[in-house]
Amino acid sequence: MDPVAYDSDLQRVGKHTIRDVARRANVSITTVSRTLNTPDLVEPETAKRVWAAIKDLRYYPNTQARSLVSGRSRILGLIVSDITNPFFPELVASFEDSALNHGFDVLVTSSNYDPQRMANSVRRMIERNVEGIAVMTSEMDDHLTGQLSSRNVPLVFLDVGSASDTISNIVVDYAGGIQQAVEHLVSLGHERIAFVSGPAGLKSAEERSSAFLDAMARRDLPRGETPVVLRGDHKVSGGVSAAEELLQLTPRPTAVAASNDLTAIGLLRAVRAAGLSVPGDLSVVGFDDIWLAEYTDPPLTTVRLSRTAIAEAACSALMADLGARPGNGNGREHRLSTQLVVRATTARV
Amino acid sequence: MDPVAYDSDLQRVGKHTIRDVARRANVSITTVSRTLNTPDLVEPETAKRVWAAIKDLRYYPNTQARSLVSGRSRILGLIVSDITNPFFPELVASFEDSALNHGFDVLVTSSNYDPQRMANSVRRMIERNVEGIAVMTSEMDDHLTGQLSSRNVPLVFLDVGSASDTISNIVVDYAGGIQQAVEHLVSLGHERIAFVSGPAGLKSAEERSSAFLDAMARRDLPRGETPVVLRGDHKVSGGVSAAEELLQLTPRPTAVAASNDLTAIGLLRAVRAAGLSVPGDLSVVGFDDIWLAEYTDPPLTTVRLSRTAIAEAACSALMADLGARPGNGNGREHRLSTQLVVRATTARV
DNA sequence: CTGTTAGCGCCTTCAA
DNA sequence: TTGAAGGCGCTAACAG
Repeated sequence: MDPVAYDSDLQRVGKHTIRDVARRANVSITTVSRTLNTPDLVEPETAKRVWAAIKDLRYYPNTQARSLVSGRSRILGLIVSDITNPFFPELVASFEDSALNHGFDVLVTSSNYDPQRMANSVRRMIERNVEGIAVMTSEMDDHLTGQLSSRNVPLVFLDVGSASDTISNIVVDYAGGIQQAVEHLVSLGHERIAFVSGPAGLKSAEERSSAFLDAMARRDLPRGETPVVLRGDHKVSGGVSAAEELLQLTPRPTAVAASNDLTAIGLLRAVRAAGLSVPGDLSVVGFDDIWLAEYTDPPLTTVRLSRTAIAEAACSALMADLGARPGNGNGREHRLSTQLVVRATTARV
Repeated sequence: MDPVAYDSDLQRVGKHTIRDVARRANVSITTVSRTLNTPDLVEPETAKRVWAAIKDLRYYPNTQARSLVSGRSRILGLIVSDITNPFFPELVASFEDSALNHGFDVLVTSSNYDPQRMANSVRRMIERNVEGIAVMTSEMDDHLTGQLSSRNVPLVFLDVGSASDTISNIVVDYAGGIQQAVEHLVSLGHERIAFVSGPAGLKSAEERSSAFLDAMARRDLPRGETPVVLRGDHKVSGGVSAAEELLQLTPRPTAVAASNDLTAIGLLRAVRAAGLSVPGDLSVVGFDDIWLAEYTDPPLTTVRLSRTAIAEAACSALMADLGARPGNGNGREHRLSTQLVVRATTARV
């Protein structure tokens, strides 16, 4: 045993165990444990002595030991694609807040769009015995999902996957959001509306694309025209290239909706670079309402998808599925709607 | 013992222990442990059997138990002010990468500029037995620091604190960075240069402020003039208000340096709102080079402070101080320099 | 109300 | 090269 641990100079002393506290308070370790976990079961006077010892020794319970015996790690996993993507920091922050409120710590990892890295994250989370994982990215493959659910680790996905026993799913109403955007433009008199999509293969992006086509189909288009959809990549650069294509079109669209805000920002930039003005020559609508949208020039009209709401929904889904046994019909879908935020990149034709 | 754990349908089976593996491979648990930790000490043939069992059972070692016995959690703590502040996500990502390379997981928390919350973070980290903490915020008070270092938890700070046994410090050369900014402006012919500072009490911000005054003092100012310093808050809004003040000044400065990029962005916005142009009427330099700087309009000239470098320095400092015992003269200062990044918000007078 | 005892899953002497 | 046994710090029966 490390002699330092029993140094009499308490200021300098490092880690103490429940046993040290017990000794100092003249009680058994059980009593110490109980004053910590089930205070009602212990005589107030005794408890007081215990607390004094705890304070004197600067005792902190060892979570590892606690977890080992209780089988509960009180850790939640959170996997995002890339934390430097402005969509995620707020999500991470809110998720941590929610988890904290439930007494959980959070292990955050970025998949960086790399399945290998993703698998590695999952392995580490299993080894750490996380009690649930929020998968806010689409790199998750079925193999991993199966692995996790066979271990009864509750999972919650964003947009992908389908709810089952211990798998919940957060379903964003992209169709509704895109429709809000399109209707807003239509209400301003726009008819030739283009769309800049996200990367191919990203389910949520493809949903937005087809939602756009649907929304447009419900409008009376100018005779013989079909709506233009350009491919973006959900990054600024994709918006820039899309704008360059867009401005070549004749007749040129009078408005464009983007699959996310970064794309819209690229659009703004390229349009201005071409010597045109937003919304004078072209109206632009984004999607997500990232923090930055408020500070573009002009401030971006967009469709808000609340990261706070996503995070909270994810956390409660996990909490709900926590003690779930297979077959109990846990796992649920949580639907999230969007709100149009009108700022200054849209105007009458 | 949970019967499910011994279900013969391995696909559905959840958690297994080292004991299950041992049984299945017909060896003792010691041998299993050894094939995992010290493979050289085990007969290749035996090891093969063990690995097969591990795979069959989808066995994952339990980190809690491992930590408990080894006394090493393989977790690093990272405390940032506010992860939604664009300065931090990159830092977090890089820190996680570095930690991962050293076999550590990371517990990230945001202090949200709240000392109470900070203390709570620290407590959780102690309870989880983190092996080191990177404190990338200034909410840390001496009491917490003392607590941690008396437990021999290596600490690394950004800008604050002074190196000691198990405390390292990352020292950014703000003076050099600000000087780069000022010299750049001077080289473009600017003489009336203003500065928008950060929040009062933030050491790194105050350093930048005084560095600005120093740099200006070294220049020949127009007769009888002293450089203007306005107070900002390191947020966009602070830049906006500062710009409003700034534009009232007579004679009006021809250039302004900001204490960080968000401030500069606020400046850009307000100047444009006032009908003036950047850099035509006013040159602007930022500080940090956040991701966004490249996408402002016009793209922001700024001083780059690499978050990757900070994160890597922080992680290696922690690694270096890991096994440190008091008095061994560990803990070091790591100096970081900055680079001027010239974009389009600065021009000749 | 309090204490004794038996593990949680794993690593690590010590023996064989 | 392998195994048996003890213990990491803590909680949870079970007795008193």
